[in-house]
Amino acid sequence: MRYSIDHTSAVPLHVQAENLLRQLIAEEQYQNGKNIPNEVDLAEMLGISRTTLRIAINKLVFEGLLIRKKRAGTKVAPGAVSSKSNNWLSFSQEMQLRGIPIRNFELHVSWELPDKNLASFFNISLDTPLLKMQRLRGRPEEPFVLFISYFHPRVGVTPDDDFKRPLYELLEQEHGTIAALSKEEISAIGATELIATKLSVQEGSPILFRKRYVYDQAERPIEYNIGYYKADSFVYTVESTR
Amino acid sequence: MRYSIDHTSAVPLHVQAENLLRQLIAEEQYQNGKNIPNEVDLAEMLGISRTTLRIAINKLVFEGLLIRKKRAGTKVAPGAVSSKSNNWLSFSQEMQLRGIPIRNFELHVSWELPDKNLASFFNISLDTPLLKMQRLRGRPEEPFVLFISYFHPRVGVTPDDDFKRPLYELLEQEHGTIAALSKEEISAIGATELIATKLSVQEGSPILFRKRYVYDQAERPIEYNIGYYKADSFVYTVESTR
DNA sequence: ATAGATATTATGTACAAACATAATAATTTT
DNA sequence: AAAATTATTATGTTTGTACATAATATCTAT
Repeated sequence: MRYSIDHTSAVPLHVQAENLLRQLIAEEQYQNGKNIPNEVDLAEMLGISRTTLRIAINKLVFEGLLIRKKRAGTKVAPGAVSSKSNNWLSFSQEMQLRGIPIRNFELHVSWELPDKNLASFFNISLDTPLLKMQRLRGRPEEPFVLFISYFHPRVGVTPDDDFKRPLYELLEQEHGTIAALSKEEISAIGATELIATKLSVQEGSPILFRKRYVYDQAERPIEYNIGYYKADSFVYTVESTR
Repeated sequence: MRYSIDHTSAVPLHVQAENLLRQLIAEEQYQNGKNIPNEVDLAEMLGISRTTLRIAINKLVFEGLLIRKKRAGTKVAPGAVSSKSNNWLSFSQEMQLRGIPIRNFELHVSWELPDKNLASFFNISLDTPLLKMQRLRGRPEEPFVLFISYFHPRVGVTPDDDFKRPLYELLEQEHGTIAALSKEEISAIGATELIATKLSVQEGSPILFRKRYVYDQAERPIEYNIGYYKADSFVYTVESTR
């Protein structure tokens, strides 16, 4: 067995088991509908009791990552993209494009003073400058999305950062800030003049509008991000289990 | 004790305990930060083992309704409005209205033959009639949403069902079908003529469009539901943790 | 009085052991 | 060959038991 449990560790056995199961879930063989080992065997393999193992499995079932069926066994839920590290973006329900090759262009980074809403969200004064990043995504002849991001000064991003890298990777690796919680609001609006120009559409035409509030593990605000998506170009997908 | 457990019932003890706890949670005294009885006492009061009780408590802790703290005891999470029937909807990220009183009107229920997409989703033949339910939500002078639902024949809903009841409660209590998984797609579109008429807006004006695919625990399709939301009336919120 | 030691309390972790039950597989009977 | 019966398998339920641990309360010695 590649996976094993450390009985001398301070980490509870059921937590260790949970982590191992998350690794299992990420394995290709189990993504394809194959049952994970049965409880009795797995408990024995890991050297823990079935009761303890079940605590771990229960949690993942609650999370919707595993599906149990009497006699049939336990398997990974279809669409459970687990993988603890990648979780965030797929879980954060990133917009999905219809197979069109996209890239970023027209990247603008600058310092800007917050308005009242921003200052309130970031809990800073109105004279504290924030880093603002604005970019268009799509193809130059056919832009799809306009993104605008603001970062809390605490994060420490500057115009010198390489914003061509995946954003949450940049925050994590260069600034040690881990995005742990996000709240999003999605609505439809008519394109304003500015947006119409940027996205090359008619004023008033339908736009999918998304706000995203991002927090770190301590629930401190780290980013405010808004996106304007050209209608019909993007679909937002959400999957939820009871 | 007002609450008690039926040891002869086919309903598992931990499920009964879970339900009792949900009632407890709804009680005013516990909404105000008072600890619920401790595990050992409560288990004895209910006549079940502490282990079994913990299965129930665990689930509610996972749902965020209860908060446990060593030595301090277990109390109801602030803002936990429990109520089992509401659970699913809040979990499924139902659209949120801006504090406007709404009701359903113009309810239409009929049998209809599926198109290719519907037949494929439900995995039925093109000549199997499906129950179609269509309704407007909002105020008669100001409709906000147009919903259209199709149900798999297996579910057993008929035009005689009381569609004024919460839908997932109806499915669960009257037809024993539990909605366990939903996939949603959200996009922005311009209002078609039909939608423009129904929602009293101009043709082409921005509409938030949502498709929802609902499955039972065995991942069998049970409902296909689409919604057209008038722009600016609705915001779709999503919260996700890493 | 106050710092420090000690007891208490309620949750946290973990095990072993049974029996129940649903879904399937294997076998027997018609 | 089809239908009915039986066995098997893996999860589902439940109990009893024991010790660990964190937070608080109580007592004790300075």
